[in-house]
Amino acid sequence: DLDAAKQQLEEFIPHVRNISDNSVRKMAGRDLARFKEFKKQGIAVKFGRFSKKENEQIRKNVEDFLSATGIDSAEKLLFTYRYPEDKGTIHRLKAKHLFCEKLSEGIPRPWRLIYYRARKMFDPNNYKGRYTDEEKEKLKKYHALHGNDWKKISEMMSRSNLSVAMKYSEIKSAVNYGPWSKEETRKLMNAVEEVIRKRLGTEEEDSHSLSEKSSEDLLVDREKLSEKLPWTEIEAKVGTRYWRQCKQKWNTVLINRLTKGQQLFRGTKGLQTKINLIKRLYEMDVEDPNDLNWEEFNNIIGDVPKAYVQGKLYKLKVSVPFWQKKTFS
DNA sequence: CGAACATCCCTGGAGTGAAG
DNA sequence: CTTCACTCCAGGGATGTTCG
Repeated sequence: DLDAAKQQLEEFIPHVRNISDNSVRKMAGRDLARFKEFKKQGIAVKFGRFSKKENEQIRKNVEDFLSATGIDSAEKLLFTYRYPEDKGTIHRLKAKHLFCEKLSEGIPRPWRLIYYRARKMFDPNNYKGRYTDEEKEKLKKYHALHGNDWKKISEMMSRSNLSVAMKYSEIKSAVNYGPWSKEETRKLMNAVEEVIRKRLGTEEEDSHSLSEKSSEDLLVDREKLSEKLPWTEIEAKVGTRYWRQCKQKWNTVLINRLTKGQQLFRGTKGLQTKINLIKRLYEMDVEDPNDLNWEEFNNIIGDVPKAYVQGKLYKLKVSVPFWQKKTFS
């Protein structure tokens, strides 16, 4: 019946064949019935970032559950282990009032993702802004003491465990900051070329020495230049920078190459570009910024990387007064 | 004021372990 | 074995800051 489950799920989760048997079993038990119910109502299973509407729905579901059970805070509900004295009671209430079902009500996504999202939203240790230098030192010290026990460290730092784990991976080894040297940039470009070659399965690396690699014998689709690159591998090859720095630098290199001399965002041409962006946005008629389909912005500015369009659109967005208080539509 | 750089948050995949 | 609760990782995207 694992195969039967896969077959039924495939309709809702097209990539289900790539998911491990364990996860499929879980989804079959927990989500299949929900997905079918949504389908009856003509609602498709959703992926990608949660929209404002969905976040509101989660808030409502949590509030409803709290008032139904009398549990007095979302933190107690979602981080039960922080309240050892109430643990037994809360677990019983969760089971009795069908926590899983209620939490995911009205949201056409796999249960696990809704649960995970809710925990982030209601974790008082989350969304705490930038780390101070003292915090970074503390984090290093705690990691030296407790290793990868992120749960423990997160309690000690009053930051979410995801946040501390991520921050640590960023600061664990000393990296350079500030402008990239010519040498670093060259290393980065070599690294990217290497991984793309490897991916394409070209055996040329054996026959060509590094120095005689020329760019004209490698033609790849534009998307392959910036998407799904193995950044941790590239980080290792560059050696002096963190992978996110590498990703960003690569994007600026790519943008400069692809827009060379076009002055896309200056002068009257710049104004026209902005107008085009706004027009396209208007035509797309999306309710939520998280529902934007970046592919549809292709060729609005010119033949530029996705990251360029994303950056420009962001700048436009924040140039609207009080943009944070306004709805997208 | 835009480009470059820094650093935050999010997604979706996989995995674990306890309890029944 | 199933269900519930929790965790980690790799990569993508958003937002803040600095500088020429």
